[in-house]
Amino acid sequence: VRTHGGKPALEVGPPGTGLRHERKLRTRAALMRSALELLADRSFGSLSLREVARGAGVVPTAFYRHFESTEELGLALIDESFRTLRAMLREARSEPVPEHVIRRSVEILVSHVHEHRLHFRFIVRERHSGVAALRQAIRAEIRLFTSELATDLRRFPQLGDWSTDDLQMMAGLIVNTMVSTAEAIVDAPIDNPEVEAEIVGDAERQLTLIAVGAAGWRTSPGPGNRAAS
Amino acid sequence: VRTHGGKPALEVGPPGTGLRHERKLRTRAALMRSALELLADRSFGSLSLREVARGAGVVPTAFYRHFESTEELGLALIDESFRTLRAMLREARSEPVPEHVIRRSVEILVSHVHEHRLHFRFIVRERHSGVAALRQAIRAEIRLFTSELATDLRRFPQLGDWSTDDLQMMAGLIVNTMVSTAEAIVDAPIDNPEVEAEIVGDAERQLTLIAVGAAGWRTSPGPGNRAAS
DNA sequence: TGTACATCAGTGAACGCGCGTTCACTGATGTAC
DNA sequence: TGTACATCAGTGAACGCGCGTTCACTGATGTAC
Repeated sequence: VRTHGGKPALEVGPPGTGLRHERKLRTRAALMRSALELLADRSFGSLSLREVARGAGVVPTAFYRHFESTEELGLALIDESFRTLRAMLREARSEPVPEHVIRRSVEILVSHVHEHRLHFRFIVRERHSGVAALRQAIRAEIRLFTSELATDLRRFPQLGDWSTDDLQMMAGLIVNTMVSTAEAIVDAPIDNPEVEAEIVGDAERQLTLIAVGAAGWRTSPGPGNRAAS
Repeated sequence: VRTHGGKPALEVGPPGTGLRHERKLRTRAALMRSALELLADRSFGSLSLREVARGAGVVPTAFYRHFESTEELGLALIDESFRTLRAMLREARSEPVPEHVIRRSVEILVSHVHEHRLHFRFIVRERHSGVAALRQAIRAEIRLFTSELATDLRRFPQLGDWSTDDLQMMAGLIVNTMVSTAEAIVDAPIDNPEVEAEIVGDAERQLTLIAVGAAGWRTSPGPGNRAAS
């Protein structure tokens, strides 16, 4: 390599521009899309590199230009999926009318599941299944959501004086309910408004039941036995 | 075949006895055990017939003497697992002291998860993952549990006048919470009493919160808006 | 701007391997008499 | 009880196939001057 004195030799275009790089990104996206579509009715552990490449219209060895292994692709899919989920939560959080918070939250969940069905299906599938690295990544993200929700809950006047522990417990219950709802919608037959309306109705009433429980917490179950009757 | 007049020709031992049949059952059990152990850290979709046979100490072709396919073995595993679960529920139901019903139910769940960890892991893994036939079989069983729980709930004096719909909704919330608890225990590191105590404590408090909500249902949230505030 | 060289995304042949499934078989167990 | 035959759980060889991974390559794009 010849260097020319102090010349910084930085005529180089910033990485991330240029025709070649742009095409590479497009192929990478095609690989991820291909995997996501194959995962619609299979688990990640049964996915093969060759299938994914085939689905992306690329030769198997080209896969290695983008990912070191299928596991790395799986982690990239988790990142992508949770970017979607975080956008969803931001939207849910911006809703300022407390009386509608339950109805609105479920509505937002449902519309996001519809818009990103493959992402949700992937997450739901891999949450307990197969590859340990994916499972742990997903669990960490969901735990993060739960903590954020606990923080949000504290802003409700009724819950202002709750212990952090109790808020985490309640947030866990809400997240479980939301996750189960998402699972139900993802597993439900596509475009069946009746089944879906029932799922949505159940979710809303379950969350309402939880809210009612929260209102009565510490006072209703009687003194001294608020942790497990 | 020579038949001898009206002679019933039934010196045949009843099927299910005899040395040969008994050995066959033992091999079948070994195949199921082998599969269950392999599934401890993998999903069913990635299981191979040859692995299962190897684990059972038998040649691959012997597999076909017992199951037509790995899917059939999967369904047999689901049957076996839910036989365990039903025994658990029967035990939980026989507990006659209503004040302890939550603590006792969680205790029973935890001890059964410990005793049948592989069964629970298998069910949790396959509930959303991979093979459609297994997924549907598991979903049907869980739906059955929910309905049975709804029936049981009606016996509580406070819930006697609830609509079937509301009881189903509440049962769904309880089952979700129990399933999430089982998932958490199955995923938790083995023999870590602190982590487990936290999971158990959360579950008990979540169920208590639900019970408190049920006590305030219809009355607490105010007239006319009990379905989703 | 034009030329010579470097980079690198995608190619295609080749490999050894474990897979599911078929088939004819073996020999212990079961049954008929 | 003893003998001859039937059953059938488990065997072992063989097949064609898709897999992950290696390697040397090609040719369009990018860079230096």
